[in-house]
Amino acid sequence: MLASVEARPSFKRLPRAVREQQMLDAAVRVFSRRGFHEASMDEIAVEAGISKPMVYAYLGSKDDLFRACVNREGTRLLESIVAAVGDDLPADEQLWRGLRGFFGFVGAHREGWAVLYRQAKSRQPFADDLASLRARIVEVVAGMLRKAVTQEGKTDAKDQDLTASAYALVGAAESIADWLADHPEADPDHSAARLMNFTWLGARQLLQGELWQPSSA
Amino acid sequence: MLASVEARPSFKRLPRAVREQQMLDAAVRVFSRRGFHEASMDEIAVEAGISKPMVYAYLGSKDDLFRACVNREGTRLLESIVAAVGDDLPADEQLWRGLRGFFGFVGAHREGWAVLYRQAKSRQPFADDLASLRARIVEVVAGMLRKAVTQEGKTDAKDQDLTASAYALVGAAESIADWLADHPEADPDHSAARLMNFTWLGARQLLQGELWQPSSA
Amino acid sequence: MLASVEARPSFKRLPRAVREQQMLDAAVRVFSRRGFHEASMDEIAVEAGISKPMVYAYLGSKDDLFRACVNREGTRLLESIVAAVGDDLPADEQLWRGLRGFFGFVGAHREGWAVLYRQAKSRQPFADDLASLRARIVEVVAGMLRKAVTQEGKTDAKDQDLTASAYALVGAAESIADWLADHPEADPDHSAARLMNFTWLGARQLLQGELWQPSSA
Amino acid sequence: MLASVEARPSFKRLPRAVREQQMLDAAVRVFSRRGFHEASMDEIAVEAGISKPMVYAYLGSKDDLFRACVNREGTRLLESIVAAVGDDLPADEQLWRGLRGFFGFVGAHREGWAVLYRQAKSRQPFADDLASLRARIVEVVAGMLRKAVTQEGKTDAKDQDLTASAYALVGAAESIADWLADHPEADPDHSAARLMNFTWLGARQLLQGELWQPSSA
DNA sequence: AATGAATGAGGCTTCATTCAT
DNA sequence: AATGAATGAAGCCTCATTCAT
Repeated sequence: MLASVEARPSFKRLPRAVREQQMLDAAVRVFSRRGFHEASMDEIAVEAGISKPMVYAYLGSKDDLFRACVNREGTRLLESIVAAVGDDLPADEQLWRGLRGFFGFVGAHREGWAVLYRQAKSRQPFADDLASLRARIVEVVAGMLRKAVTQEGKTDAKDQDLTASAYALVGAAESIADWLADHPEADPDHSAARLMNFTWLGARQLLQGELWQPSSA
Repeated sequence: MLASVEARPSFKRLPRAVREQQMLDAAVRVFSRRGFHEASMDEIAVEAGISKPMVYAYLGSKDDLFRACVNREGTRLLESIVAAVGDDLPADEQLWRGLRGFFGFVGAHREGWAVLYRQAKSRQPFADDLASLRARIVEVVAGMLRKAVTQEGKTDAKDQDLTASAYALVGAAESIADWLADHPEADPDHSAARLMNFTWLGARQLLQGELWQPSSA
Repeated sequence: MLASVEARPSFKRLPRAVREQQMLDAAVRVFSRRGFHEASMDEIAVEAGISKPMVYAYLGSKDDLFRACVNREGTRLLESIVAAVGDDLPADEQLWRGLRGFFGFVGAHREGWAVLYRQAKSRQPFADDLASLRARIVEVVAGMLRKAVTQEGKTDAKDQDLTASAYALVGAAESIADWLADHPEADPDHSAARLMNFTWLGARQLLQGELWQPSSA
Repeated sequence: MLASVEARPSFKRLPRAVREQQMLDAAVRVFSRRGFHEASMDEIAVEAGISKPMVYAYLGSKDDLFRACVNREGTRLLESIVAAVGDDLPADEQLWRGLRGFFGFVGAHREGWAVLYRQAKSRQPFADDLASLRARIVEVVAGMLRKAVTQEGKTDAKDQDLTASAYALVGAAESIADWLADHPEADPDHSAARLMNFTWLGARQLLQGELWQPSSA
């Protein structure tokens, strides 16, 4: 039966789509393990159980391949978050679920995502792909914050402030995710809870108009 | 007079100490511009206006050179923060000054520090140097938080919680610094103020025992 | 026919085994001509009519390559001697044939072996390979001497003396081979005869118990 | 007193002749330790306790320096042998003393000579210096053999045979010296005695017209 | 007399990428 | 559809040698 054929790691004559996924799986592993530059096309081909020319035939150059990895993983992450957030829940609940979704995904793809993410940030051609992913996530978060503000009755919050807050939150989350990726024993939910607390309370105060003021200059 | 001879921008036969700084300056620029692996020793030598063998003679291998960059910049950053914090001020004032010092430094060394920092995080041999720098910063921050707690009259805050909070704060700051390094038009002080607000209020609530609780499992 | 296509000296897309031998041939020539350190991988690649990366792909580093040369030539030499010696002949006849085999081989591979041999002696990692080859040759020679002693009726020759004599003989042969390799006009058989005479008579006397004694301290 | 000044390792303002000897001492050590190519002028300068430009000023290029080493050591060796041989002694006694002189010198300069000798043999420009040294030694040995023949009453020995025998003897001696240089625990006199026995008896037979003849073609 | 500063040249090695089968 | 064979280009590093003081 086909099912069993797909289940065992058959390396011959697979349809293109399947082969491509195998290659991407292998590429993600190798890029994560070594970093972009240290990863060699040779190693990726071996890891995929396929010859190098096939990799070039299917996925193109090393840059193309890496971008494909970033995009596939990025899409999965975004979907993971969106699915977790849900539609009709209170803002804090949504934020909480979103954070859990995010950290859960990173926790489950430690070796995959976080390292891959780190790579992409520093290499120019990929930074753009990443930036657009990030922008979409920020948008989602900003939406939640706007909803929260509305719930609290505040209506004059400036959009720019909301976006800035969302940006800070996402940045903090990424920073913690980075750390999470390096600490296999850490619990993603715990990270989510900590950030939730740390952020939510602060954000609420902030959105309620309370501000810390420097006493000097 | 000799003085004038020394004064004109002579590029030949400089004493070792001077050349080393020139090289480090050049290396920081190139590493920032290209990233560790994409940076070539050739380009660094050209940027420093000197031949490659001199770089090897004075600073050693590419790894050695990079580590020297990380250490020099890291030391400067730390000193920058410590100097800003001051000794006998209220905790919030100290935190505020520390953040301003931090973001001010990053803002002034945009191309230098943040990118260099990004590089070091991912390359194993340097990650250690970076981790120790970070640990020292976290310690400074935790000290401020402890002081804050004492001022607020709370005495039962667990040290572990303080460290965790400090860690999160530093992570958030780094994340924002990353963003700052990529946005030349952004104002460091503004970043400092935002994080100060965002964090201080939240931290205060947190330290006062208030916790956000998920309404569902 | 395909056969004719394969027969013409095509220099492209040869199977690995063939290319490896071509490379080894070239490497032996270049190492012989220049010595280990003065030989460049570039020159070897050119001599082999192939690009450098292929050399690395098939034979590894310069050290690996050199060791492969030493081993291939060493094996050939040993086989050459063993084949010449034969099994059931009087000891002197065997020694004679062995020497002819040895010098014949060296004479036929002048540029190859002897210089290569000189190189290997001085470079640490290869000296071991060489020492083991030499040990096997010494063993063969010692076996012949033992047989000779038995034929002469002497039964009390100490094994250690036999080995020492074999060592000296091999050393002398190597020394003459060295000279032979530098003198293209010299006749290998003549060298064999000279050493045979020089040694055999001396060895016989020695093994019969006759000793030269210094008349003074 | 000058004596004491010269005795302690003073590194300043020494007369040129002394400096040159210091440099040669250092160079011999380093060349022996590393081999010609692996020896760096830097290491030699450091070993000599002097700056590199001084080495170039006094002894010229690396090749010049190496040749100076070979010549100094070669001259010393030759003088050592000639002095040992003496003038009016029986031929066998002279040979014995010559061998003792040779192996004694090598034994006392293990690290110096033998390795240096090995180096010189393989590097073209120096091989000539070495060949001329060798020719002089061979001549000395041939002289002894001629004397021996005369003493034995044989007058028809061909000069070419004498030279050939002398060559073989010298070659064997060098071979053993090589081995000696690598075995610090070996006794030079023992080597001399072994070669003396092995050779003298054989040579005597040979010179008396006795020849080993192959029984087959 | 002596040296710290400086460099041109060259060697080993690796890799992304393509060709011919 | 698939791959073994092949290479141009580039990078790190070292060293003999010289210059300017």
